Amino acid sequence: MTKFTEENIDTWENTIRISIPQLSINTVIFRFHNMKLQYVAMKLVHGNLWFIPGGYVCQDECVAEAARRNLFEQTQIHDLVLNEFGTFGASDRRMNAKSDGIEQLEMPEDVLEWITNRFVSIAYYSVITDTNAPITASSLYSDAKWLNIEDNYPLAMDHSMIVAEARKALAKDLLSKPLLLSFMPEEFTIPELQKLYEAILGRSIDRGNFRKRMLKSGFLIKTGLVKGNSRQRPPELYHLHKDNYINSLTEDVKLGF
Amino acid sequence: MTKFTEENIDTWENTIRISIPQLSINTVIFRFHNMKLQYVAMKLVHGNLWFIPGGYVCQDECVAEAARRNLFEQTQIHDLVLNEFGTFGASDRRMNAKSDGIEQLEMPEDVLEWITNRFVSIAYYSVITDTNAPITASSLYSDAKWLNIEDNYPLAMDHSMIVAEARKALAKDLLSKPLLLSFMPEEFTIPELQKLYEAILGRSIDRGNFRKRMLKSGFLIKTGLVKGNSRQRPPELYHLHKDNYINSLTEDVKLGF
DNA sequence: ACTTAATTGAGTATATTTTACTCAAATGCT
DNA sequence: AGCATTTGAGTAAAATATACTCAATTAAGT
Repeated sequence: MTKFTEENIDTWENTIRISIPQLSINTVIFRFHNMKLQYVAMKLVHGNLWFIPGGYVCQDECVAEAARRNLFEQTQIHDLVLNEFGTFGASDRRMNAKSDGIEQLEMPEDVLEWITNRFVSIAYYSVITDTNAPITASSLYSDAKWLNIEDNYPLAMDHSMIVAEARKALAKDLLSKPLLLSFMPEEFTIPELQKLYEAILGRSIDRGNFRKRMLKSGFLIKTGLVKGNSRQRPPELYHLHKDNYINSLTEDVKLGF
Repeated sequence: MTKFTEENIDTWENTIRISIPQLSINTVIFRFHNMKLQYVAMKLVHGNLWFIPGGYVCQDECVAEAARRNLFEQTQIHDLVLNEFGTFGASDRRMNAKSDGIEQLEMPEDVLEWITNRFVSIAYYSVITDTNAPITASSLYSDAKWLNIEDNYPLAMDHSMIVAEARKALAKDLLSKPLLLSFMPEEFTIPELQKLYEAILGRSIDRGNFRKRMLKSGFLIKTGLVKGNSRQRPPELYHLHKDNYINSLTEDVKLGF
């Protein structure tokens, strides 16, 4: 959506009427693609900075619902992992009408004032399986893109911090939340799985020990097939045993006694 | 503060003028007292339910600052651990004028309407050392009390859930945040320390292994004194070696490879 | 058909940590 | 002095983590 039609204006007038003011949602949408951890970002039509998806909370809607609705609008997917990981509430946390390129959208004064106010944002992360399914940009924005998390794109506002915190939350949740169900495709290899862990943790892992640990945990089932793609020994394909995987997750941190 | 004087009204009129609407802070204030984990709660003058401390965020104030200000008003202590652990945003999350006993406070209509609106609350927990320092109740409320977390007091709104989540957050943060600096007095014994861990984790710990682990971590320094209070072998007193303790904390979760 | 480069699958040996115990030491009370 | 109770110290076995080695498998090159 790049131009403000009358319909858009009506939609926005309606949004600011039914939403809680000064409170927003932001969601870091992750996927694992080509051995890289990626997240969704988009640009304002006239802007240079990247924004992660966001939205507002309706008066009659709980915050988690709002996050889910927002996520559905962008992915068309219903059943997604959605985890809250923090609040971003700096006193000067607002969109900049000039530098962010909002001014040039020529929106009505009341809408402009509403959306450029100071906002406290509740941050979620979400994980989707690597597919070709298109990601829809939020209104205001041009097309959404997948950015590699290791590349440092210029993000707007505090969105760099939000993405960094989301990655930390991913790492913390790796043993307690069923992230693999969303991250991995139906069939995958252990080396691919290791690359995901390494991308999330930001460090390398011993190959043999990783394999041993994963196989011992009991949620990897051999398909009997191999992934023949290169001139090396082809890795074996596995799929997740969902129940065993869920059961292997643990709420409590290891304390050592 | 139990009656609405003119000064109170002015204060409240001012609060709703300068604060972000529909956004609140709640803080679970913990201490370890008589071998029990306790938290601060207070009652409305005409109410039967307990409330944990809360407050609002000024327009020109970041959320963390607001939590800190709010906490200072109640404890008169500046340098406190303050950790955000979640957002509570149910769509029907509001004070009930009748059952919570707000109506009987006879506050101005606009103030009543403001504070009984739907609020999204950002939750923090905080830890203070066990002392005799008085806790001041927020305005609206009568005196603040320390409640044992294991006793199930009737809490207002979703405050039971907030307290439960705070305790989970405590457990998660036990190895990564310097909670002992706030929880423990200058001198303490290892059995006392174990009781704190058990209260936070909600399970018992093997005595010998706990002692071994704590001593090996290197942040417990013998004072040479013992705590002679009963007809058993008196436990030795220790104090925290702050640097060693801070260094022993770790950001990353144990993954096993 | 054999060699080579690259990577996977499997395994081993050692060090470290966790877990489940035992037992002597210290205290106040009888 | 004997008793009940809890602390301090330690040990042995089990489980886990860490650092490796080496054969197996594939496609490309010769």
